[in-house]
Amino acid sequence: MISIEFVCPMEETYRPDQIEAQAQRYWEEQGSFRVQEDPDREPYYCLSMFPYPSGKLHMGHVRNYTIGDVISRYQRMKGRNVLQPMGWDAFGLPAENAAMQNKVPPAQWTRQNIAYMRNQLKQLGFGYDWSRELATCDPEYYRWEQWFFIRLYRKGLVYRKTATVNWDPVDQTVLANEQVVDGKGWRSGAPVERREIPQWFLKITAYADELLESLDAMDGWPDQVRAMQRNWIGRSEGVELEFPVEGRDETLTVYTTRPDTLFGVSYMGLAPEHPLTRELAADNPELAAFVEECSHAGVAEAAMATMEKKGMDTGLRAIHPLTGDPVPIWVANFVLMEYGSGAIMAVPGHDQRDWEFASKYGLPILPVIAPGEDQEADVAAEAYVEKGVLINSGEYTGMRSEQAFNAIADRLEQEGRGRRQVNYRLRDWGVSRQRYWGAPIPMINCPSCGEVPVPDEDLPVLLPEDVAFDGAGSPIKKMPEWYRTTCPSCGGEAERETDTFDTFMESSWYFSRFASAGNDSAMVDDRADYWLPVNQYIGGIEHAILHLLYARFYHKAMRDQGLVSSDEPFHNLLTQGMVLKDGAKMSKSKGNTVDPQSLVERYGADTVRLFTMFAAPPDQSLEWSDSGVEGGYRFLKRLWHLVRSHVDRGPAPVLDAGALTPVQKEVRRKVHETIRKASDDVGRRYTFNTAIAAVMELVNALYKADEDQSHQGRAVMQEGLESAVLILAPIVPHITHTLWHALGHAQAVVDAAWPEVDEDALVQDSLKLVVQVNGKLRGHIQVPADAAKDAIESEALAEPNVQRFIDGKTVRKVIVVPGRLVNVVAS
RNA sequence: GCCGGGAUGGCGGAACUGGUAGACGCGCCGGACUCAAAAUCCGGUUCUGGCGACAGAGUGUGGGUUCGAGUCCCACUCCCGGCACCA
Repeated sequence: MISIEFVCPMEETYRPDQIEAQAQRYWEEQGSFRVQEDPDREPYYCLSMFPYPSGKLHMGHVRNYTIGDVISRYQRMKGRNVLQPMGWDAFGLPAENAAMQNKVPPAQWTRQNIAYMRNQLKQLGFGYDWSRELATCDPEYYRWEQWFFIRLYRKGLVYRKTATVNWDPVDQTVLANEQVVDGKGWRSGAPVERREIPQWFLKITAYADELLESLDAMDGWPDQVRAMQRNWIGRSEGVELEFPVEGRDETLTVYTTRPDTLFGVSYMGLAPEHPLTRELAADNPELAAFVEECSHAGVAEAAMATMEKKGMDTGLRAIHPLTGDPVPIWVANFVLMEYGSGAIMAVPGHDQRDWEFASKYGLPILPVIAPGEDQEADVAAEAYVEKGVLINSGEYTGMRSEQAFNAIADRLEQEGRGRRQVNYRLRDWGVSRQRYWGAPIPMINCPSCGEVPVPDEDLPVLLPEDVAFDGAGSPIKKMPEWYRTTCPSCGGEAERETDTFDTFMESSWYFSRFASAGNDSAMVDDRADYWLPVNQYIGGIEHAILHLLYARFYHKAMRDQGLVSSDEPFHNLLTQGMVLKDGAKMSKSKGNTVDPQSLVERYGADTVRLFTMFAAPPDQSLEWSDSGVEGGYRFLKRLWHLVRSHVDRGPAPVLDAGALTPVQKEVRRKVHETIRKASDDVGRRYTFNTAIAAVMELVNALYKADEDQSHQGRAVMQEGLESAVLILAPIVPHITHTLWHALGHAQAVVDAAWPEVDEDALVQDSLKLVVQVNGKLRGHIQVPADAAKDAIESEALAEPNVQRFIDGKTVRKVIVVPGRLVNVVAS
């Protein structure tokens, strides 16, 4: 039923600048997006990954936030109490770089950027609850992070150990991996060195099992992301065993997932930083030189994995735990000190990396696994890495790998020389950064008491913001007035930790803080449990592992502290693809960026939103196209003119579905087909591009129906236009705000309900079926919707073109797929 | 190197559960309107052959399963994301 409440005159031309300002003013004045916890309403928490305030929005942001806004506005139309917050991931390296370049303190630069970008977000019409806005560089935010770190410390989930960093010997500073270019410091150009320094770690590995197991039930996440996280955690079952070192009172502990290949060990590998390596290098200049050479490699895993494998024989030998044979001990540059024990047993016959190393240095390659019984093991060209049947393995020869795994593990355990062990590839989370622009780590180093947490009443440990920044090290490391303090425990002289937190710390819990906005006496409160877990989280695929894994861990740690009650923070995850221009990721260095600001000024926010939603489904990469934007603008103008020509003729009559002509019925069927498709595309599939395409088809059909000025023709038009406007409302909220009023509604479209499908409008009396002969399309037939299979078959066989192709052949089979096609198999 | 993903007309993409390949948009071609142009509207547009009805080929490459494969399986090529201090 259509009821006309009032008629709102429309401008002749579509003027986005005017109507967008109007709609935004309306939302602001009405407080449309300010939400409150209401136990009687179903909450929906829609969250887009908050941005780093780099200066101005880029297209990746626009895409991300449009997706989030479309989902939020759709859920609101479906009656949910929607929270969509926004804030700023405000600490990080770029502010320090900008500070050096422009001589502006990082805090000032960051806050200017936030002000500018907030305004841009408002111009794009995103429906955020700005009353919950936060910036992670605000002490009111990071004080709770410091507070929580101390809780974790007291629980034994924080510890200190040395870890490797990139050291720039000229700038005398630690470099991020990003700042190492071809093994050299980006500013100084000096070859980077590996250096070991003490750092703080969070014991994420204590949650490894839970982080892994929960993934199975997280069906709101893409399989792709879950697979990446599973591999990252890398649970493996293996054996830890000891190799005594010949002539020394010490053993090398190694971990292997393949104890069945133990008889194939032909050498041992030691990390260059291994204590035994260091000891030997002390009086072996050649080895010392090799270790020194290794210290110039980067610390990134990719660099480690692609570098040339090199090694050096130490001259020492280990004793094989089963055969008693001596095995040479080598130092190898690809053995990582930070992973496992820093030593490996090498089985070149059955591990490709060991094989390459052995081939290079002429070490024996012993086959000990054959693919099957009575089969040869060929390890001449490459390692055989599959499981199989043991050969050349003493009493274990002839066993299957699985059987041998257990037999050998049992024996090592009985003899006390090894034990079964579950291992993880996941390493503990190093949270120390030797940088200025981050949250200070709230610890104090006392010469007599050691490490002492800052007492709660002294939080936050404030980061001084008025600093001169020259890039050669963090300013707070040179401010004794800041780091000199007294020990909370003994009252003696002590020093503050001058390292700051990894910025992943801030982004690991901001979503909980949005739900408890403004609380100055607690990190989070009851409101968090009303909103959490986040119903829909949206962000770039590049965050698939680190950010999302850290946030999951942090959330579980907060749960165990009694702060939240959910096990996982993000129920559904949408990972959006990149925005490309000319096939490459947009970047300043490539000079292929598109500035959203100038596009908004030229076409309006709706056009920019429409194009980014139309050009590709959210999880695929999006190729930018200026003429595609133009096309989006053209469509909005087309919609505007159709609505205008309709409303100019006055209010539409009431629809009487029983009184329609066949043509009107067909138009109305299109209207409800569109509602059905768009509801599925927007509500379930998140393929906004196909929903928009469906509305474009509808608008094209309505243009053709515009000649029909009969009463029922106009009533169908009214229904069609209202449906198009409602479906588009989440995507282009400004133009639909105006059009909805123009179509006679007093209520704003932002508060309207999503349209419903009228099933009766979808009914068809006859269907068009495809007819194939041997799988090739040969014709079409029109059959009654309730036609029997036999009738369809004979109709299909009678089709003239089908006759041509089965002439002289025998029909072997006729396959009828109801409602779709008929395939005649003839030969 | 390891892990994950992708490849469809001139371009972005559609085809959701194995059932009409190319929806929708861009671009291009033609027409209408106009003194003219822009804007707008209407029509055409995978390639090859044919006036046409139609026919043949066709979804990165090579094989396979099936009545039927863009979709499933095997092997490969190229491109993209992540690899723990970019965020």
